[in-house]
Amino acid sequence: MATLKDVAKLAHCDISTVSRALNNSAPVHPETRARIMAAVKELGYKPNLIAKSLKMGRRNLVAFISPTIRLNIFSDLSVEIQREARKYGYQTLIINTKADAVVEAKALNELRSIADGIIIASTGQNNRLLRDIDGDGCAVIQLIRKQDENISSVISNYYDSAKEAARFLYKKGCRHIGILHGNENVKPCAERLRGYRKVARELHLPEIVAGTDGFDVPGFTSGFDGVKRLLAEDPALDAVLAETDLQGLGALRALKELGIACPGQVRIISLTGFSLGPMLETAMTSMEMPSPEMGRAALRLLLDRVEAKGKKPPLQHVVFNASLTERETT
Amino acid sequence: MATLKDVAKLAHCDISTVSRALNNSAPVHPETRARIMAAVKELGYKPNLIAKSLKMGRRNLVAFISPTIRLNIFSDLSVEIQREARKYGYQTLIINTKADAVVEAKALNELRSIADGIIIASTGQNNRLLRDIDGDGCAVIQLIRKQDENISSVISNYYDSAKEAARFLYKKGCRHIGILHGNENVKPCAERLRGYRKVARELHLPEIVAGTDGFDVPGFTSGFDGVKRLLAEDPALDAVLAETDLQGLGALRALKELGIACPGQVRIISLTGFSLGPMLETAMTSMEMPSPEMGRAALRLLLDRVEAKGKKPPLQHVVFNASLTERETT
DNA sequence: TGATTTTATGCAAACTTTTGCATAGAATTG
DNA sequence: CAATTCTATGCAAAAGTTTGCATAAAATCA
Repeated sequence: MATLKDVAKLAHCDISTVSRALNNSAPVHPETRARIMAAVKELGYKPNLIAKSLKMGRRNLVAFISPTIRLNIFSDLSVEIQREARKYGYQTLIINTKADAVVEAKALNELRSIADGIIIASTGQNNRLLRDIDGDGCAVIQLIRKQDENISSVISNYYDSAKEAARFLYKKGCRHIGILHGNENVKPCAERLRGYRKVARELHLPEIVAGTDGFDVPGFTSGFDGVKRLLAEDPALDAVLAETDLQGLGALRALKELGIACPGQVRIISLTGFSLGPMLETAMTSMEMPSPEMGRAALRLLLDRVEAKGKKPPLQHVVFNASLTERETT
Repeated sequence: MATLKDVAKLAHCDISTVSRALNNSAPVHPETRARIMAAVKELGYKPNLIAKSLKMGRRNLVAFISPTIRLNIFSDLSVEIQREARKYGYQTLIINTKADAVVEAKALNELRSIADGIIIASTGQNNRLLRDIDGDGCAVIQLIRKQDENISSVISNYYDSAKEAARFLYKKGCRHIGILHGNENVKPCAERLRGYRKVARELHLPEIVAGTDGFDVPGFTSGFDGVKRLLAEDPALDAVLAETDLQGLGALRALKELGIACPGQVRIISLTGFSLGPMLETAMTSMEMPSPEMGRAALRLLLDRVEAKGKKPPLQHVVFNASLTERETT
């Protein structure tokens, strides 16, 4: 790879002049500029972004850390974050931790010195490290999961969403509504369960809960197995709240195999809709959060912090409302 | 962020000694080492990987460029590549181009100076640039799509896969087999069409082809619309070859809405199976390529080249065989 | 014990940029 | 026309590492 030095030599001038010519950071004689450009072309010079980063203290790189990327809203979000980041001239490192706190910590420690900022849907088990990093030159924003109050976040109203979904099912006539519950340590899950319980108490409904621990991220299998446990607990089950479209799909398959009709006998709502839901054979009724806006919002918040080096902007917690989109599973 | 210098000062020694202590690159007195470690801990020193990269000329960063990441085999692949890369101490930049050659070119030009190597499922429109980069210190491996013979690749046997799938349908009794064809410039698509045509001629079947151009990557909509065009062309259609599970799903939905039974009236095979297929309500019969192995193979090939700086290993073209997994759509 | 090797450390260069300072000539001002 | 401003360029420092060379003390060898 050709360097500034090579270009300078070929163009008979100093490397500083070349740098200025290329960055337009100071006037440079048209003639010199022409010689420089010719040299650049001839040598195929491309600036070394690593060196630039080192000098500038800015790397034009952000990271998005999430537990998974496959068949999940995180995949939609990562696409959006990357697209938006690109607009502002940033590359995006998309990291999957498989919900493993150790992997997460390792990634964070590496990233803190190579990224300008990090957007994270965290396991909640590295809060201290996150605050540390956030206070130390590498901005951090929480997305989807607000696991720590001291770090800015962009989330949705999980508690209200769960309530809305449960009430919707009630209005449809369901009286035995079950919920597939994920990891208690993950805030959105906990909030949804809380919302569900609130409604159940208000409407005097039985609380039918199936934990789906042991799964990194609520997925197909957790829904497939979970719905069977719900049925075991209450054979009169007539509705299911799933964490995500994929978990809902798992439930759908299980019901089908058991010969239980959906929505005929059991209705399903996913509390986290993403691109998969509307495509399914039996399209999934979902609580849809505005994920593109949320991804963009998180990125903007992040860049605000990154680019306001020094005086860091105040903590911000942004909440987007999800809305129910009825499809075929209800 | 604390630097080597800070640590050195606190530990009363030279930065070179600190560097050696931390990297075990030369013997250092136990007492000194202890002082250094104490200082490191006290200051919370983390090495600046940017500076390290600059010095070492190695960045421990690879990139995977693909047209999409959402609901596609590329998502499975990226997960695998990232996992494997992490094992060897590399971060992975996952880039989506939306099948836009301009975005691709831009990404490539940025990446060439910040990544050690690039794995790409390319649009086929930047072959020259790819060869350029490959010859210039940043290794390139093609994955899934071998668009250029002069760059090493890891692919599957698309031609034979299509033939196998078509013959399978024939054995099932299908005589009006249609194919959803993608972009002619994308090698795997072209190969599959070739395979399909071969079989059609051999077995004296009508060739029913629906192009799905205008779609970045064959997706739900292309399948949804495409199957209608197939039906328009031959109302006796009794089987469909889809590019991917997602496209197959689109076809499935369209058929359902038209009141056409699958597999009863029309059977579907996806020629690119990924994690979605087996989860669908009507699980998709797919040609499954060993994507984890393929991802790993691509990464290994890449690192072979990266780490053998200087004498670059010979061109390699690896082909993995896909195998038919029958599920419910046939 | 004198010669040689090994251990432990420091100095300074190098990697590739950007940029503040300095300088010299050209252009502008009053 | 003298004083000032502007243009164009070079020098050298800086960013945070790693590493070859040099050196001195300690350990090993014969």
